[in-house]
Amino acid sequence: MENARAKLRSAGIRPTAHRLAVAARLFGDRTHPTADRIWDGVREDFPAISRATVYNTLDLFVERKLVLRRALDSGAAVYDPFTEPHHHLVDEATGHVYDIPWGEVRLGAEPSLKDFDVSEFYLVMRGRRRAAGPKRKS
Amino acid sequence: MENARAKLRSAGIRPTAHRLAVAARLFGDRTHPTADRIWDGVREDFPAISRATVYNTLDLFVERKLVLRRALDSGAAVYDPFTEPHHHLVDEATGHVYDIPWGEVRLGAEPSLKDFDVSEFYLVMRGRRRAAGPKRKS
DNA sequence: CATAAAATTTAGACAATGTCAAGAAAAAAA
DNA sequence: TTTTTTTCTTGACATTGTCTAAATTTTATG
Repeated sequence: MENARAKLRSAGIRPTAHRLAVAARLFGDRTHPTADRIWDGVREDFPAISRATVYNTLDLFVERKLVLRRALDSGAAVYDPFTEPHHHLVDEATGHVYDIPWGEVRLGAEPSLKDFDVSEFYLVMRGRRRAAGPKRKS
Repeated sequence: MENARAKLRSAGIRPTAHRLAVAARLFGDRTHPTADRIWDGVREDFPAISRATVYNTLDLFVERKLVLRRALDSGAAVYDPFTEPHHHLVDEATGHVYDIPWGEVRLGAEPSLKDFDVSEFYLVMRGRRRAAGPKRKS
């Protein structure tokens, strides 16, 4: 993915080979991988890359908002290259995490609290796939 | 606390001394403690209680819906004895977790998804304590 | 270019969190 | 009581994440 290089640069990140390898693995991966899973993937191309480098790189990507990091009860945090605001649903049967587009849930209004300025919010849902009906692309 | 015993029994949990000790620590603690923090607390009364027992007991309490378990990006899962549906807000400055009563956020409707039966949902918000009084129209 | 400075990467130790299995102890049932 | 079931413990292990100091690479400077 050659525009990974452009993405990194426009985020002010120097596109080193390792960072590009992490980006290539993560951008476009909508399976909500954990950090160690990403590490496993990157090592197929860069067998010598260290765990710390992958963790550092992911932290950097999150800080620069190239990916989202979410903790969804599954033990390890997961990374999501889909950075538009969206919700998540955890399948109670399989543990699979689904992205739920923002528009698919009708929220009456943005949360407005008396004592806090809310900078970000999202729904975490738990549920089960409906028996019948059309299949959702995973 | 003597009604902890009743709570356990009505949940079908035999009220052993260890379980009562965990319950005494956790019920009424609205600070969102982690499992290890609860373990630390319980050991003040039962210095010999093992870590596994506390983890097992917490899992049991969660399964029987006596407490909620939430992962809020902070590394460790936290436990919340307030089991009515409610949201959470993480203070970006301090990491402190606040309970946000359900009624304090107006949601237009329950999330209704085409492909899933949603059994549970809640908001995770991130924000900062407001400096002065309320500024926004509700 | 040569050298210095800065940024990146590494290894590996360490910490924190969570899980598991096998046996001991306690409680309940027979 | 004896037997059976449940609970609890120990301690090892796995997973997840952080950190530091040194090595390497890249960039900046003379």
